Amino acid sequence: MHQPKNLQSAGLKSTTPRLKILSLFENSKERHLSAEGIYNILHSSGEDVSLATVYRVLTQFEQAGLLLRHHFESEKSVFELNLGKHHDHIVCLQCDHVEEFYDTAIEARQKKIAADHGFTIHEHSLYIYADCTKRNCPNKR
Amino acid sequence: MHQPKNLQSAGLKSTTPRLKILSLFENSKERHLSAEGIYNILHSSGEDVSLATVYRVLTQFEQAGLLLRHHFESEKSVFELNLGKHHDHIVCLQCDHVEEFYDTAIEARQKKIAADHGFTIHEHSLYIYADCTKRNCPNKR
DNA sequence: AATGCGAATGAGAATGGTTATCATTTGCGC
DNA sequence: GCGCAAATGATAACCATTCTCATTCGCATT
Ligand SMILES: [Mn+2]
Ligand SMILES: [Mn+2]
Ligand SMILES: [Zn+2]
Ligand SMILES: [Zn+2]
Repeated sequence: MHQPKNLQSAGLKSTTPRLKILSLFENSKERHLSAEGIYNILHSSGEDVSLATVYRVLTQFEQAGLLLRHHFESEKSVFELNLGKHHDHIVCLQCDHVEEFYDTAIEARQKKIAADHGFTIHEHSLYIYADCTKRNCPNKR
Repeated sequence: MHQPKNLQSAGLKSTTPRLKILSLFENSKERHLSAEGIYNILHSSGEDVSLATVYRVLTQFEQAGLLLRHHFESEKSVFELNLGKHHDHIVCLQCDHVEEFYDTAIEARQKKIAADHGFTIHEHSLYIYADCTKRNCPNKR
């Protein structure tokens, strides 16, 4: 089961703001971006898209299955391209570094726990908050 | 390692709003409560505490280790008494029913994953979103 | 029990992320 | 190129939460 690669196949007409935002996700080295982050990146490269449109497009892309939305500990939503491979996240509390992981044991335990409680899982969110080891991370001080 | 049972031992002078809110958590059948929920419960029993104070007290209690704060899928924070036993949550997407669980396998895998990535875990949040089986849950139709 | 003072509270303004409104512009089938 | 529904931009509104500041309260000391 694959995601549509273009806007039309997602039922969205291809407009300038949508194309800019989609290509930003496809080309940025940061996989995980907030609305404000996208807005700032676009403006600093001279591409003016209104903040309202950034929010609208992100929501549309999420509904179309192009993007996934995350709620990390910060109060702003963070988005990433939906490549169809589920994974969870380790988020550095000092810098904004995010690492992805997938653990079959955890996934299996979750299924079993929900079943044992008589629940039908829709989705889950697992965020590990930690200190990372990046050279330039402020937790290195 | 135990939590303080009273306000003084948490370094908080015992005021009327604080005592009301603490006893609400100790006596309510709902373990997981939002600021607005607390405000409403207090007001419907004639106990008037301003919403600003509810928010202030919740934050103070959290900092004192008396309460834990959660960010479920809804945009408002949810609090529960900190009884010192870590657990994760299954949240029904239809009603607000919450079940708690603790799984040693998941906890162990998380530690290992963080270590493998060179991170030092501070905390984690694992929320399973699902449909529950309560008789009166709207997902029953 | 009255006093005094710093901490706590209440009322409402302010904030920050996000959504809604509405006039104007744009994509795109004809 | 036309026409119109859909998309956008500017800005107001929203909503949970925090802040401001004048008033009140807890509590230690007379
Ligand atoms: Mn990711
Ligand atoms: Mn709980
Ligand atoms: Zn870091
Ligand atoms: Zn339910």
